[in-house]
Amino acid sequence: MKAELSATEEQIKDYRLKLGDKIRIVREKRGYSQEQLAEKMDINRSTISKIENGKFGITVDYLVRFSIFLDYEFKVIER
Amino acid sequence: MKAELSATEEQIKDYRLKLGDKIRIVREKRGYSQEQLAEKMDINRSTISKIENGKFGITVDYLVRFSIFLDYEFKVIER
DNA sequence: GAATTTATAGCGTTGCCCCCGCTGTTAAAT
DNA sequence: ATTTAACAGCGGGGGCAACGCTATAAATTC
Repeated sequence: MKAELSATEEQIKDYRLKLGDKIRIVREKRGYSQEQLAEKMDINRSTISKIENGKFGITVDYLVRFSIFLDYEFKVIER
Repeated sequence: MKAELSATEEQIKDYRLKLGDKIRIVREKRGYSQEQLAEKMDINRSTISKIENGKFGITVDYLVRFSIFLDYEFKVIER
């Protein structure tokens, strides 16, 4: 069975997936593999994979980290 | 004793504080007390207080929630 | 088919966030 | 002055999800 999500929860889930895609796109544009970026950022490679695939909701601290190492300004929320 | 922070950790900490301030400013601009906003967002008031004061790093899911209820587009990181 | 890259799963640790309560400040009002 | 109330700061116990780590396998590219 699938639980109903409120409009807010839908937007949150939606943004999580969009953010993962955005991180992947920018990472590839910068020419990094997940492993290379992970090493630069000093985080675990599996974590990047999970984030890009929206497997869990990351903290803002982590998003700041991506912003620094990818040199990209993320927006919450883009309209 | 005070631990040394890397440049990245400094930026993260810095952004955490700036974000808290920004949330407070926008909240007040919208005319909400912490309690009123907490009720609208269905989260705990003390959580808002702690976030505004940078007591912990929030998840992106929560930042999305603030973005929705304050109708404001947060940037990570603003340069 | 070898090499590289990525997805995913399990388990352990950390810390976000909930919830409650107490304190301190400020303002109103008589 | 003291009450009353609105508002914010702060502390702590507890639950659960983020994230680290390791390993395996799938997908992609050569």
